[in-house]
Order: sequence, then structure tokens, then C-alpha cells
Amino acid sequence: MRASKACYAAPMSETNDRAGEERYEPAILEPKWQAIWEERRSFVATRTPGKPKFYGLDMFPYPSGSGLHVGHPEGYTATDIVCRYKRMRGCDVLHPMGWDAFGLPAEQHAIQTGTHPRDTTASNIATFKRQLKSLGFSYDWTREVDTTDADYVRWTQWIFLKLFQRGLAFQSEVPVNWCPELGTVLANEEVIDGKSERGQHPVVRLPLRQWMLRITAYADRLDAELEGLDWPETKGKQRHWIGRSEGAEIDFSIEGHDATMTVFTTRPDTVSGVTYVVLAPEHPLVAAITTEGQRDAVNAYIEVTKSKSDIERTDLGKTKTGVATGAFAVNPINGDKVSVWVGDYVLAHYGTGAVMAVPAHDERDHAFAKTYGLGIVPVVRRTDGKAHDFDASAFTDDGESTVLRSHANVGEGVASAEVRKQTVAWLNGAGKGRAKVTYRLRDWVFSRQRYWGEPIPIYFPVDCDGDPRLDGAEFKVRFDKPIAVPESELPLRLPELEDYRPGQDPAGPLARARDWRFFQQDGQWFARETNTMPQWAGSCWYYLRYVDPRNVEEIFSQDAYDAWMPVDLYVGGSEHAVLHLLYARFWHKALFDIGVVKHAEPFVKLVHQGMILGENGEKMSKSRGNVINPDDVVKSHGADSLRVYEMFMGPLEAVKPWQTNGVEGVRRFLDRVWNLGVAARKSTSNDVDTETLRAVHKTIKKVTEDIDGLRFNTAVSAMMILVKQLQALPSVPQAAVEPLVLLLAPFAPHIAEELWERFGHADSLTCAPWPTFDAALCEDAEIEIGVQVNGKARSVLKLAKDESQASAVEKALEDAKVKAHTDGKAIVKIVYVPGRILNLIVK
RNA sequence: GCGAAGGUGGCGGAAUGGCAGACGCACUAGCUUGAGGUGCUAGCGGGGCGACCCGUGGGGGUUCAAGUCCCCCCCUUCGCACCA
Repeated sequence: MRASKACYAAPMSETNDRAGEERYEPAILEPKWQAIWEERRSFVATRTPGKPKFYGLDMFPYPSGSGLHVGHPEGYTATDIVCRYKRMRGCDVLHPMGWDAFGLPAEQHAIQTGTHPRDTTASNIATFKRQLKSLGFSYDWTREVDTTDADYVRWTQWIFLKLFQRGLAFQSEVPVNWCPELGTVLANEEVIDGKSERGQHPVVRLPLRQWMLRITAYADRLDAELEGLDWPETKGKQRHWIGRSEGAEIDFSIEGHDATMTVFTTRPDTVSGVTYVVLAPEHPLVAAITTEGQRDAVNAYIEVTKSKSDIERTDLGKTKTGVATGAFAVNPINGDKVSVWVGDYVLAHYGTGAVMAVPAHDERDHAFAKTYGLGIVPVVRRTDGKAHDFDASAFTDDGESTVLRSHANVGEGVASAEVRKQTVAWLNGAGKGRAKVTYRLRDWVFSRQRYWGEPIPIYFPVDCDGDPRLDGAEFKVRFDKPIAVPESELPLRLPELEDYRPGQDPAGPLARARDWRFFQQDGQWFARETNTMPQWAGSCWYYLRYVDPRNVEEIFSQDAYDAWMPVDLYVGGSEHAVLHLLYARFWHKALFDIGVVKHAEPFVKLVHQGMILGENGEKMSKSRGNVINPDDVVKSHGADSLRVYEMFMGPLEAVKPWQTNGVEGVRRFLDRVWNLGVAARKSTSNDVDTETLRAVHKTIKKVTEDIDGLRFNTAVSAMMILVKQLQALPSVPQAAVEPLVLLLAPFAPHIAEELWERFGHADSLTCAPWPTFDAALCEDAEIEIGVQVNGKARSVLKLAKDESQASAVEKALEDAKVKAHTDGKAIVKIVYVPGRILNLIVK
């Protein structure tokens, strides 16, 4: 009878450990193998000359207080499978893990409880680590990094200094959402109707001194060098975010002023259709050119604008507002005088903060012109000769020129692209314009008024009489004279604080650590920067530190870099598609420019795992009460079941709901594998019949190809099919089960190791050679092919792979079901694709 | 509005242009079991007693043959949203 039956039913009286011997008990064997791997240092990454390398990277987690959720192991299992597979294929593998441990929650917890963020972080890390280890991931834990660790912070600060020295880190006054009540700067999303999302406290837009990183200097390369990366749709998102846009800057002189306003446009072909121009409310020219008569109206408008958040200002649904300055500008292409307006639909931070308005060919200008009764002058017509109703809407597509009043002397009927070229050439010659590429990407605000982050390694001279640390001392920090902390003094550590609250001062909590902040040198007082770095800083380069994490001399050795970089596979959530992945690429390129790294791009292949939803199809969250805790799954069914289930749920990239019954199904599958192993050891014969051998080879082929393509769901399915087939054998040969165990090993490493050991192998299978398949055995000599009559499936025939058409048709016509549809009719056409289909067309 | 990915049984999902629904879950029946929320066997898209007919969001088209390719439309999810 069934092997499974024997194993459950028949007690082996001579074993005193019957359960352990005969039953699949993940709770026993999973910890056993985890201990063995650790003891044998199975996953410590080392390089052997001549062997290929593989760097499989997970996005390291923020160790939150709530521990791991089932979303984490999804991506982690995927990379672990590939890494284990690569080891079996003879690669040296680097598969590290660490902690993105700076961040707000630990600081908030500190404010509420007084617990030092370091303590909170340490205990959260301990929990995460225990949970990750219980899942049997093949991480090289000797390379663990923690972004809050002083040895790590040292190099984060070191990179900052490199950026500072190259002018890529600088200070700037930028308007931010400052909430005095909360004592911090808020992100735009955190501000609703001018009040803080949490607590409803008033928020003001106020210019604050901030550290900025000049990511815009890399805009072109960040855009261009996406080409060639094996990344998903993320490339498009980054391109959009960078927002490269080709156009021209055009100068409009202001009548009666010795000033010009420069606009950026992508449509220089429409300059002759300009009927007014608009400045952003923040534009410096506004005050200078506004006429007396309009001054009050303009000032009032600017005041209203200031109180609006970015989100309100950019709400597309609202009608566009603006007010005339009373001034006039001269259109350089035809000398027309057009009115100058102020309108908040013009963004101060994009282009030049000023636009030329062509209502005939731009929807926004059209809407504005309709509101204020401004002119609409068409200068582009459709190429198909059809008329366009310019009163109703703008015509924004390219077309061909109408008769233009243009000094550039562009003719009629010229294609828009050509008009652009000629216009820019003329403007250029006249010194009134130039071709220009603009990017939407803005420089990166890099400072936070927080405690739990990397201190920025900069200090400033202080003007003061006496000791600035004393209560009530008067002093002035010379922010205009930033000085880099010497590399030899890194890491610059955080001071101990009793109170982590931000306080009223935009300088942040570190400003209260006066003994830390101020120091004296040669009689001169200095003050340290009291802003800290944002959480992104540590994650910008952690993948580099993994190659040489304990190096105290350098950020990493060149040998270590050469051994492992670049990252071959990077898996993580798509929520990091733009920010983290763009920031990291930026740092990498900056490091590339100073010769620290040798590749222009760090991550060769990128994959985003899809979110796992709760059983009700909603996002998992405590408030929805649909959270699945991986610890519970490990306890009830084991880590292997969890791993295999998460891979079996569907394509890695897909969003998919959790089904507890599904885990049970996978558990049954592993039970069957176990039973096969037990049956194989009892089997008297080790002969594998041809049919079984074919099945084994087909499965090897399928699983191998599916792992290479990251199609883990269908790989699991293939193994299930093989198990079913092996189960049906009267006697299960070990020679057929062993390849299955090897195929299963990357997915369910614990059960695989246990069976492997029981099969008598002394060495762990972590480096056992991956099974190979014989292509000839993967193809059946006889294949069932569908037989259609007039395109409708009527029957199935077993034919030789290369059966001749004549023979195939002859056999088909003998088939009763086919006959029923062909009798008495003439065959007018035969479509025969050997091994695939036979289609008889009859009349 | 723009961009991307999708729409296949009761559910998760499979299908180089070639028998739609692999594999798993749930469900049904039978066997096993002292019992079972176990194990095994069989069935399981819809309609029809049946031969058959209809079925991959909707509508057209290409083809001997379409879930798959082309055109139009609808819907869902996720990004981005006045970027001149």
C-alpha cells in the first residue's frame, strides 16, 4: 500500500524515538538544522578564486516594535531561494542582512517613556533577528550591519564629508512646514488645511536653514544611466521623478525697468502666441515691477498664497487665480506688449519660476485666460486640415505653423519641431533665449530637527562674549562658515540626553546638549551642527558596507569590493521605487566620481515583491485585525511551510491575499515529501523506471528554469506534481527522491537537510551540486495531441513526437469521436503541427 | 487628467498562437479510522438525461486555430498629479 500509510501506522518497536524517526516534526528539526548551519558557518561568505560570485540582497528592515510580519519573509524567501540555489550551482554567495535602525518610532517611544532609543532599537533588533533566524534564511550573520552603530555611523559621516568637500552638501534657506507646537518640520503630506495632521496644531511655512544634497547635479546621469538596468517599471517612475524636459529659456524685457524676466518653455514654437506672462508669487521680480495701483492687490494675493500648503496650491480642481502686476513685458519674437501677472499656478521652484502664457496651446493658460478675459492667439494648426475651436479648448499637440508674426521669419505650414528649432536659433542669435534642459528633480533636504539620527559632522565658529554654554549667554553661530569635522575624529557620536523632545527651537534637541554642542579651540568657541541626517542616509550605502563590514581602516577594501560588487539581485518593496533607490544611486555615483566604487550603478537586477494582504483582501493592519504573525505560522506548521506557501501563493511581484488554508495545503505537501523519504529508505529496490525517470528530469528542468526566472509558484507546483507521481509507485526508489530533495532544498531547507542526512549523506546539502537534467529525457516519445475538426476539439490521440501527417490523419479518422464529425464529409484542409495539434477542415 | 500593471471557476492562481482552468484551497461522494478538523480514492466552469452547446471584462478583427496578436470600449489596482 501507500508508503504514507506504513509510516503512520506501523510502529517500529525497536526504536525508542519512533516519533522523531517517522514523523515530520518541523518544531524539532528546524532548530536542529539552524544550529548546525550556525555551528558549521555554512553561510559565511568567502571567495574562492575562479568561482563565480553572486550577491543577493534584501532591503534591510527598520526594526519596528511590532516585529516581523508575513510581508517581510516574502521577499526574503525569494532571495534566499536564489542564494541557496546559486550555492548549489557552485557560486560564492554573499547574502547579508542588517538594520536600518535610525528612525522616528524609537525617538517617539523615548519621548513617551524616557527609554533611550538605543535600548529600544537593540531590543527590537533582537526580536527581528530571532524571528529571521527561525525562518532559516541563509544570511551571513557575521556581516550584520546596524546603521546606528558608531562604526557604521563613522562611514556614513565620512561619505557626507566627501559630499561636502565636493560641494554636493550645502546649506540653504528653504521654506519648510514648521510646526512650533510639535517642534519639528513636517512633510507636505502631514499638513492639512494649514494644520498638523496629528494634533491639529498650526503649521507655518517658514524659511529654515537646512542642509541640502545637490542631487540635481546628477539628474542627467541618474536619468540616462537607468538604461541597461534590469529593473521593472521602477525605471519609468524614476525617469518621471527626475523629469527631464527639453526646451528653451526666453527673456522678456520689462517695460520701464532695467529688468528681464526669463521664462522656461518646452514650446518655443508658440512664442508668437503669447498673450500674457505669469510670475510665481515668490518670484523676486514681483515686488520690483508691480505698479503703485496694483501693489495692494498683489500683496494681498501673495499673503493668501503663503498660507496655502503645497497640496492646496496644486489642487488641480480649483480655478486658477492670479492678479495683474500692472507691468508689461515685451515679447522678444515680435515686440508685442503683454501684461505681467502673478499667479500661484506657476511654481516658484520649477524652471525659472515664470512662464509665458499661450492660451491657444496650453490648457492651464487657456483656463486662466478664460477666467480673466485674456487674449487667445492661435499660432499652430492641425496637420489634418481640420479646424480647432480655440474658444472651447487649447490645441496642445504639435502641428504646423500658421502665419506667424515673428522676427524669426518662420514660414507657414512648418512642422512644430522645426519651428522650435528655428525660433531657438533666432533667439540665440539675438541674445534673447537659449536651448535649455530642465529637471523636475529638486535638491534633497538632508537635515532633520531630531535626536535619533546621524549627527552631521560639521561645526561653525561662534561669535560670543564668554561661554556660550551658560544660561542666557548671547552668541551668534556663524552658519556661513561651516567647517568639516576632521576624518580622524569620526564618528561624531550623539550626546546623551535626558529629554528627547524637539522643543521650540528649530535647531532641534541636540541644541540643548550644550556641552556637546559647544567647544573651545585656541580661545575660539565653536558650535556643532545640531541637525541630524534623515533616515535615508544609512540605507544609501549599506550594501557597500556588507562587502567588508568590520574594516576599521577604510569604508571597505578594494579587494572586498572587487570580490562582491555589484549587487546581482536586489529585492524589496516598490514603496522604495523612487526615494531610497534614487538616493542610493546618487550616493553611488558620487562615490564613483571620487574613485571609491568602480561601477556606475550598484544594483544590476531589481525586483519588487507584491504586498501580502489579509485574508479579507484588505491591507494587513492591527486596526483591521487581519495581521498574520509569522511566529504563529512557524509554530503550527514550521518555517518550511511558511516559506513554501509564500512562494506558492502566486507570482512574486503580485499583490495577493493570505489564506491560512493554503498554508495547510503546503504543509500536507511537505508531509508527503517526508513520507516519500521514509518510504524510500525502506524500499528494497532502488531501480527507477523510465517513466519515473522522465518525470524526475522534467521536474528538474522546470524547477531550474523557474528559479532562474523567479517563478517560484510554478516551481512549487512542479514539485507537487512529481510528489504525486512518486507517491503512486508501489515502491519508492531513493534515487528518485534524492533529486526531489535537492530541488526542494532552496525552498524548504530544513526538511531537505533532514532527509538528505537520513539518506546517508555526511555533508550538508547546502553545497551539494544542483541536479542536472537530460534534455532527451524531458521529451516524451509519444505525445497526446488534440484533434480538432473545423477548429473544435473533438478528441485526443497519442502520437509519436514526429508522427507523419499521413499517419496522424489516418489514426484520427479511425477515432470514433473524430469520425462522427467527418463521416460523409470531404476533408478540404489539414493543419498538422507534430506534437501539437491536428486540425481537420471538412465540408 | 497622465503613466504602469491587471481583469481566467466559489477562492489563490496555471497556460512557447495549438485539448482553457495545471497546482493548491474550498466543496461533494466513497473508502480508511475506536474517533477525527487524519490519510486515501474519485468528482468538481455553466447548461443539457444525452449526443452536444456555451464559456478567459464587453464589442469588432486577423488566423485552420485567440485567454494569448490587432482596433475600440468598460472596470480594478498601484504610482504621479498645474513641472510650462
